[in-house]
Amino acid sequence: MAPPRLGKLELKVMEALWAHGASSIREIQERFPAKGRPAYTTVQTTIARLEAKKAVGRIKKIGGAFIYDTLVSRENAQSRLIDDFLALFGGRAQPIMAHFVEAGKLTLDDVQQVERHLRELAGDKKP
Amino acid sequence: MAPPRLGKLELKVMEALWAHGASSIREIQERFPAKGRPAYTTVQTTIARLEAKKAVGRIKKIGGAFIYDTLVSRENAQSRLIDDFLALFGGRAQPIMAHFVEAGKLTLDDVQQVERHLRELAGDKKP
DNA sequence: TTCACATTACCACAGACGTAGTAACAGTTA
DNA sequence: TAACTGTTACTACGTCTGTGGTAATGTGAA
Repeated sequence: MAPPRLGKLELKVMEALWAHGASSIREIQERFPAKGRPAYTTVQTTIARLEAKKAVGRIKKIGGAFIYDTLVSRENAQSRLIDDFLALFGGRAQPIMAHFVEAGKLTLDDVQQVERHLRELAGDKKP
Repeated sequence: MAPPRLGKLELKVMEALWAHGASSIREIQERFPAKGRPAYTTVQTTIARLEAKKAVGRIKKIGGAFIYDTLVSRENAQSRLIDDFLALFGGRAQPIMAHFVEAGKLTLDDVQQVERHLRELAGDKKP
């Protein structure tokens, strides 16, 4: 099953769960930086939507509160995000890389690391 | 002025203009692959919204029809797109690169090209 | 000049998301 | 047990975007 598409806030909520593990809504909400923190009920609604998308699930109940955890891995969720994005560029990653360089988002180190990564994968065929 | 945020269809319309130059709505519409081609009025609405965003403008009128052209460059529009996207990853490009490699979207050539690009930029300081 | 047709102008609607309020309910405590 | 507090459940609303219909209008042809 393809990982669901996630909105910006939805992603932040997922991030909170990936980073800290199963949590209650209150815990998730309080993890947002005080400035600009969404209302409790906003997080609640977001969780409900993530539930509908099978992105999170209720793990257990503590006191009156449900504890939620992610049902999709960060990797899978990000894949979906990246693939959707890539599609906007006709599936070509090169121009995106170029932009990153231009914008100073990639260092030479970063690129060399990617290159090593690439050689490893290629090398897997005949080691 | 920051380039406007563009939706998927909006981007495709822009693409049609970047690729073929100033065009009428009819021309833009007919450039979509027959299969899945949006209705004429859909393109019309999209153009109207792009106009509101100052992404395109009316260049002239031929017969009864307006001719539109882009007001932002492909580079600028794509920058906006990429920056927004990057923000979802906390501004770090490296994990995105890694995904591209993993998904086979980047060849060794691509990466080496980027690396050259990067060296050029760095070299500009003391050639 | 008149009429048909393309084009514009305007409107409507649905789905996704961010945002949040209110009501109902359950758990703890005095 | 009765009140208080936190949590859930439900509802609402605005914006953005994709989608397309209908009415009005302007242009060129007959």
